[in-house]
Amino acid sequence: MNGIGLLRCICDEARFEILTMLQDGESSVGELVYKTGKDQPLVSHHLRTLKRCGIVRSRDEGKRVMYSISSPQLSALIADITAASKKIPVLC
Amino acid sequence: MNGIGLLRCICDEARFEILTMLQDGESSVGELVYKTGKDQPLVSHHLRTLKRCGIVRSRDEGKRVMYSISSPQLSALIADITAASKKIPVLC
DNA sequence: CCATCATATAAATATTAGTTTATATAAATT
DNA sequence: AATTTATATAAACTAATATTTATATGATGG
Repeated sequence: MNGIGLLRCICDEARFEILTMLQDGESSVGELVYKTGKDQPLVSHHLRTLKRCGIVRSRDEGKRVMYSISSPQLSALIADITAASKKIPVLC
Repeated sequence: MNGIGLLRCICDEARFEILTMLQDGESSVGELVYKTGKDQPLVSHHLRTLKRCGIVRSRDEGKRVMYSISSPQLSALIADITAASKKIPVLC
């Protein structure tokens, strides 16, 4: 809605990790579960949260569901944030 | 630390509001209390959180304490996020 | 059609984080 | 020195959010 909503959704550690992985291209839930090492229901839950916000979209492929970042602008924003936070020394 | 810390600190509604106000220049606690309409201890608490993360800095001026955003890069990041989230249609 | 694999959903629980309330400190003004 | 003004801190409370556990759905292959 007013900008913070987007941030709030991105700023969770698990979701940010998922989004970083999706920056490399679309991915199935199973792949994300494997890469993150987190429980499958938890990953699915976070994906649902991201989807509800319109940050990711999904596409059925057989029994798999492929997720990807829903717009290049969002992809750019995530990249920006990652880059910025590497440059800026933060204590938290 | 790894980027999310910064985000997590920024993404709170009250803190984002404070940061947006500090984008216009440094401000005393009282002024922020007045502008936000929030309780003084709450504003102080959020300022402490922001300071702990290195996002804002403070300067004593008599009995006032003036707060400001600690670096132009952070200021730019906040502006970027604000601008981006206005362009990107989000549902949350 | 039964078993299996992939994903989703829901309820229960745990954790984190924000807010309020009360009080303390510290500078300035009388 | 006492009072007022500005800010900070700490404890108690509340609310939001993440995680776990258990189970359901739905597609595919035998």
